[in-house]
Amino acid sequence: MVVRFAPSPTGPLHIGGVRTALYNYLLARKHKGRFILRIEDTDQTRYVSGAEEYIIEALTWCGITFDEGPHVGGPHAPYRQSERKAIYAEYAHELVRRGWAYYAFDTEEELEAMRQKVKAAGMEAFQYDAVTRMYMKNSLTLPPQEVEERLRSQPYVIRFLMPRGREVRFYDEIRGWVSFHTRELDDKVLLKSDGMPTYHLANVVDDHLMGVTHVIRGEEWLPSTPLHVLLYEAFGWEMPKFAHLPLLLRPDGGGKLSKRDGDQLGFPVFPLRWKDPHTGEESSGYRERGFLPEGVVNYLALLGWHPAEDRELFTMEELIEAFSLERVSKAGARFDYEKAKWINQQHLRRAPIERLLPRVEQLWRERGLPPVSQLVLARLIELARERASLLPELIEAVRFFYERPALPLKEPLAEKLHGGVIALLPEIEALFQGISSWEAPLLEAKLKEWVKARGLPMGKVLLTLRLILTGEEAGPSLYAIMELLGAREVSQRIQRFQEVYGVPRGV
RNA sequence: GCCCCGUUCGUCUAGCCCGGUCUAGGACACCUCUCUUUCAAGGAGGAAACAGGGGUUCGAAUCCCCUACGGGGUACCA
Repeated sequence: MVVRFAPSPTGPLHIGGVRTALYNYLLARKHKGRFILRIEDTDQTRYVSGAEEYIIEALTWCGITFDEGPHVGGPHAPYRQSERKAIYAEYAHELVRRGWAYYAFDTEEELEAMRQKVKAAGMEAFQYDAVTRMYMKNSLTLPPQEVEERLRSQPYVIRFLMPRGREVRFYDEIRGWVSFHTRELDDKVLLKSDGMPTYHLANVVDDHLMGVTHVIRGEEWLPSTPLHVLLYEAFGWEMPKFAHLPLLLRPDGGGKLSKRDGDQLGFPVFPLRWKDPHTGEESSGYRERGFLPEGVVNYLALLGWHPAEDRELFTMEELIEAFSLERVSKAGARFDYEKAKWINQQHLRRAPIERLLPRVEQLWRERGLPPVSQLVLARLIELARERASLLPELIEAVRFFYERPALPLKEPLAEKLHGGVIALLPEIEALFQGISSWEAPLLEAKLKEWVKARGLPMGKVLLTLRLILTGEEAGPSLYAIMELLGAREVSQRIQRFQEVYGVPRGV
């Protein structure tokens, strides 16, 4: 099995593209096949610098790797279509020789004028097809000498000669048999006047030359598949299998997810942050939001595919094992950011600390927080991961560690302080000072014993202490917090509180 | 407009190919309870769907047709 992912470098890859790449990758790995990256940069007007690098970086981050591609080389190089220009021109001319294509000389303006004319006449949209081509300027209508003359002196395109009266049927691995009548199809341009091929030609030629056996792409290509089928026939090449993936839809149901949606939807549509080189506009990415690549991959896999068993949590290895085209659904899937976060949370809780450490360390540095040892950071992560879905939440959850409470406490919080506990603060301090070792279980035992002896309400005591030590009313276990803070810091925070609240020191 | 694809809880989906086992299963989100010093997490439970209409059949979410709705395509863009 040979599959390929063939993005166009017109900007950052969006999340739907990542899913298409993922499905191709999973299949290639499952069947021990080859996976090719091909850059379809045939539209020079839409080329965006940095896009190719972005695509590779994004997929690498996701753990999607290629066997062949512009970045790794391979037996079918080059892998950028702009560098294969001559190949396509040759095949296009061959099609003309074999009677499957023809030269057309109509200018942009002439075509536009024709469209207007047809529209004005109240007819349906103009199509360059079996009937209209006879009224246009092309090698079918012009005398041979004039064609020769024009070929030498002016720009031209090569158009596919769509056969008349044929039903084109093909089997889609996801949808079953699909058929189109050639009557509905037009004479698509195969080779543009700048000598570059259009998608249709380049795609078919390259898939053939690169030995691609399965074309797995988005559903937006379904309507042009009959043209591709006919191209394989015209060249006399064996056809690959086709599978058209359901589209990723916007959560509000307003069409397919597109690059232009940027952050408008309230969540990123790109895997990595992207800064547009022309407009300077920035779009956020899943990586920067604090997603784990395994979380993104896992969620994306589930959008349009369902395993045989009712399971939702997968590693890449498990996806490779479980994935199959037969279980890909036909209908478009709406993107659900909440669920994406939940999946990420599950991976966050399962990830080995060593995987989390570097990224949390980086965030820690970026925020300019005081340096901590890896050991301490690991413990903080352990404490925080139970209540976080995204990486930055890990740091929010241990704010107590790097930030002393703002005193005096703000009103809704201050009300929750228990006067009785405050009065006894010196006793609590003394209790902690006499402790043999500063560890959570011992702290817990000591405090509980004291609270019991004093006959105080446990909940009130702990909440008050939590407010004094962290300035927050919710968070990780208070004993763990105290242990991490250390005896000195705990004592200092208690004393500072007493100073601010005017409680006399000493008993 | 025309062509193509699709349509099960709010969302992702199982079931559909090979009709009865479906009083339609799971998950996210939501609600209740529980655990707990708190927030989470966990546990238990709840509410929530076969787009509509015709067929076929003893029997249809499952097969056929129509309609509606959604999506895609209709470029010298991919």
